[in-house]
Amino acid sequence: MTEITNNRFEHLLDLHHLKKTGPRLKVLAMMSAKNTATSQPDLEGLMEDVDRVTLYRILNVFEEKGIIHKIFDLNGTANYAICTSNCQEHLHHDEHLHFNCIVCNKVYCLNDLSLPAFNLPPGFKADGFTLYASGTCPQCNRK
Amino acid sequence: MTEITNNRFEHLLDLHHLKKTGPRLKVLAMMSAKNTATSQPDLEGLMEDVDRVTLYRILNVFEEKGIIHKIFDLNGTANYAICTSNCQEHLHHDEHLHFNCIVCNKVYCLNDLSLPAFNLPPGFKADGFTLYASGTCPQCNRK
DNA sequence: AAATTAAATGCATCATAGTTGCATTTGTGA
DNA sequence: TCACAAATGCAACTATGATGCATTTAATTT
Repeated sequence: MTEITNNRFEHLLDLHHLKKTGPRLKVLAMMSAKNTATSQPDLEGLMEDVDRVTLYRILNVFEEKGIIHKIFDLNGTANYAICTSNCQEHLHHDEHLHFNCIVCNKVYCLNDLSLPAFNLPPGFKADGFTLYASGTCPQCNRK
Repeated sequence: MTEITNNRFEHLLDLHHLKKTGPRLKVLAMMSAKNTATSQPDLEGLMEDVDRVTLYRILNVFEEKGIIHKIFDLNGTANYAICTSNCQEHLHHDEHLHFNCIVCNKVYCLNDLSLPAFNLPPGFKADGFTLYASGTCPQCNRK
């Protein structure tokens, strides 16, 4: 099983002409193990053996290549999640809902919810949308 | 005219039981002079005579009191805009569209556009929404 | 299988954003 | 105008993020 997912990540790196290195595979493993986006501080804590700068650089190339996307939470902290589909280099399509829990601060990517249509004022040309919601998540509501 | 707007700001501070000080009135003047949100770095540059820490504290109380609201741009930089209406202490209603130009990086608050309705997955309880769009603004399109 | 090379990592260093504690100043109400 | 709370300024600190350069490592070639 670990082998299958590992192969999946290696394939992903191949696809984008990136070397299959330990730190990169580890980032992908960490992020895919969670059902929410991972904050930069969390990632940094999870990857103690990897240099801080290396982590930043990995996150940057992954974002450029369209492997992950970046979401800022209510505190302005960077969070990262693996793109589900149709993201290309320098062109992200994360037009779904990002839900930020005000209790546990987790960021959920609700990919199933596509955005409703709406019009922009004249003169504005948009090429990307994201809807943010804040409130309490299922886990925190239960208590 | 300057006197009228100055009175308006003083009234605003009175309303929220905040002392009418120079730095606070200056922040309000700076922000209201623009039709876009103002970034923290810009504000810092505009208020050279005011201490950096004081600026942070002013922005924080203003946000708590519902006088301004904070928007993060595509780079995760904090931007601030004066709330148009119905914002109360600790309860912001900035449920409008924030447009971030990818050329000039300006953040526009398009207050006239209210959000279309949509449903959340079961378990999620939302109390705030914001729609972000990125693209090119009227000014940058003209060129 | 060993050598080569470009890419990736690690380290030192720097810049900016934001916070906290404390002394000093200033606005406001008595 | 006096007194006091509130606000500002200053020093110091933490965290995030970027850059330059030396070293290591993955992939390619022989």
